[in-house]
Formats: sequence, structure tokens, C-alpha cells
Amino acid sequence: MLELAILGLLHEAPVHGYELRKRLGVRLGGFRVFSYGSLYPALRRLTRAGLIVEDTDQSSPETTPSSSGSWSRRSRRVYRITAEGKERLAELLADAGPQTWDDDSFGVHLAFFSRTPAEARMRILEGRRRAVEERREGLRSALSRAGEQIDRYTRELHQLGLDSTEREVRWLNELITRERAEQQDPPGDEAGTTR
Amino acid sequence: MLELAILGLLHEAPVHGYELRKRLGVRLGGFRVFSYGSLYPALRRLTRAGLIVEDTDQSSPETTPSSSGSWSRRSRRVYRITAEGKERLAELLADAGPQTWDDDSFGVHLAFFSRTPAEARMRILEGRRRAVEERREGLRSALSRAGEQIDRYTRELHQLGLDSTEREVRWLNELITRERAEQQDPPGDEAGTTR
DNA sequence: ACCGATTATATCGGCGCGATACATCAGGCT
DNA sequence: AGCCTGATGTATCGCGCCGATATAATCGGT
Repeated sequence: MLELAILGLLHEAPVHGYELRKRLGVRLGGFRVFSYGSLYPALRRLTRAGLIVEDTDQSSPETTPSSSGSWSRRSRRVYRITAEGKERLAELLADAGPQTWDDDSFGVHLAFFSRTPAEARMRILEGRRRAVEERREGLRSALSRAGEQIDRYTRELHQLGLDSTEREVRWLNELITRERAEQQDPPGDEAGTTR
Repeated sequence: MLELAILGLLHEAPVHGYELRKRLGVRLGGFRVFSYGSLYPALRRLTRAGLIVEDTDQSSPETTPSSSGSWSRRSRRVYRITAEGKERLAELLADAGPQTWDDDSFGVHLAFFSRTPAEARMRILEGRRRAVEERREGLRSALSRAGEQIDRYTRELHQLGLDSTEREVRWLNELITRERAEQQDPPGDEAGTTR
């Protein structure tokens, strides 16, 4: 998950850890924030795997002359994506496996949807819908045989959750319909799909 | 989290791991399922801490004569809560710390709300509300400064999330109001609070 | 001149997960 | 009798992510 997020962002520009985390926050819109305790180990993991490389930063002062010229900039490790990294990114983007429908994972995937091929988008959306529908059915059946041992509060929480899954299914249906429409009638797109 | 769930269930009756997991599923109504990879280590943790003890099962056949009498029952470890465990449970129930407002943790707490003292209930509910409100504000501000770098899909996900947080806040408000009302006008309760 | 906030990197223990490995037992089918 | 499937039951392993914590330089304000 972090793998996709990091690779996805580094594909756009090389950055250092701290900055990467901030951009991740912007990109996911606070929908999800990763801790440094996840980020730095992940960075090392990806480096070991050869998917990214780190340059010890030596940006000269005049590169970014923000008001005062005095600068020396302490150690910053700037990460850059490699060719293998780009391959891996393509794989991850196109992947629509079961773990992809998790709340968190789905959110991350959505954030890079504009770079995701159309059929992968469909598979991810449909997979997510299936997962949410399953949860919905689980909640429904829990509610129907409720009253027995289940706490009143829990029952109400289930009702809230049920509403929320129903809404998400409707939302996904709209997305999927739109996606299908655009697939056979491509819009005046901003990101030119080759085709 | 598992600590609370396990202690909470064992307080009602001693059971073995497998059964415990099933009951947990019923209790939380599929809202959340714990894996064995979590459960058994947790059981060992609690045992080491002296909060529970394990009896190697030797229930005689006639204790549970379900249709056929033939029985020998292979190794089952039955866990029982100790006095310290009960103390710890009381602590956990009354706790309303920050980690309590997490989705998962909140759900588990709710499942044992009938055993939770009234003021702790209020603190948990209000804390949860605060957390959801914060998330809501985060999403709102993300949406208001959207259009910039954020993907169209992510923006729509934010909108969905925003709706959902708004609904939950309303839901919590109702719960809190009701709670407050019952606090000064106790209902004809089913679970006789000593008082 | 000092002080707090921000920038920046890093590690640690802990928790929960998915995968996997074992066994035993019940029931049904052939 | 033999077999197979599915439920019962316990357990472990590595992995990913988190929260807490440490350290330190630099920046902005007073």
C-alpha cells in the first residue's frame, strides 16, 4: 500500500522523506496519513529491492534562493524511482487483487486512478463494490437475527454501518456507470490516453 | 482492543479459543473479525500478565449431552478470567483515551457498553464525536482547496466520506442526547443496574 | 540572545493480519 | 469399509503499520 503510494509519488518527482509524507497527505487529502515509522522503513525496503535509489542531496544554494541567500542545507536523502520501480508501479496500478478492496488500499488506488488503465479501473471498482456488498449483507443478516445477544448500542452501530455501505454501493454504481460510458465514448480528456 | 474484547467475553463465561472467536464474531456482529494470528498470541499475553488462566479441559461427556453420548473431546484449552483480569476489565471499560475513538476500538467498546459506567459512556461518545468532527473538518478543508492537485476520483471519495462523517455526528448526537436523558431519568432497565 | 516551531531522519516495541501447518472428528456418499 | 469434505481446534511465522521517542539543525519572532 505504502509501496504504491511512494512509487506513485516518486514517479512524478524525486523528493526526500519528509516532503514525501507531506505530499502524500495532500494527495490523499487527509483521508489517510502515514507515520514516519512506516515511511522510512518502507523507503529502505524499496531501496533494497532496487525500485528506488537515494541521492544524498547537494542542491546548491542558488537553486532555491528563497529570500535570504544563506544556505547550506543539512543532510537530505532524495529518493528517485528506477526503471524497475516504474515497472513495479505499473504492476501495482493494474493489480486488482482482494487486498485492493480494503478501505485504505482502495483509497490509495483511487488517488492514482488517472494513471490507472481503464480495465484495471473497472476491475478495482467492481471488486470494491463486491466487497462492500458482502459487508452490507453481513450487517443485514446480523441485524435480522439481532435482538438476541447483541447489545442495543451495537445494533444501532450496525444500522449506521448498513446505511453507509448502502450509500457507498450506490456511489460505486454511479462511478462504474460513468466509467463504462466514457470507455466507449471517450471524453475530451486532459490526460491523453494513447489509444 | 483484543484485550478488552477477550476480557469482556471471558467475564461472562470461560471458553476456549475457537469458541471465543466465534462469540466475538456474534458479539460484534461481523462488524469486525479477529484472526487466530491475533487471538492466540493475545491469549498468551493475557495469561502471562495473569489476567486470565487456562484450564486444560476435561469436561465429562454427560455435562453436555448433545444427542449422541459418544464423546472424548480432544485437547481444548479453556480460559477463565482472574480477579486481576476483572480489575483490568473495569479499567479498560472506563477508559476513554484517544485510541478509544478509533473506528475499530469504538466498535468494540460499544459492544460492551451495557457493562460500561454511565460517565465513561458519555466520555467515550463525546470523544468519538470529537474525532469524527475533526475528520469531517479535515475533509471539508481538503474539498474546499480541491481542484488543485487532487484527483477527481479522490475528490468524490472525499465527498462520500464527508457525508458519512456528517451522518455519524448526527447519529452520535442522538445517542448522547438519549444518554443524557436516561442519566437523570433512568428507564425501566432490563439489565438491573444495582444503583 | 534566546526560544519555540518547523524541517529532517531514524529506531523501537507492539499489535494485528494473512498464510500456513498440523491434527481430530462428524457426516454423507459410494 | 473406505473416502472425502468440512467443521473443530491450536499454533506459529514474517510482514506492515503505528505510536512513542530520540536527535539535531535551521528558521522566525521578540
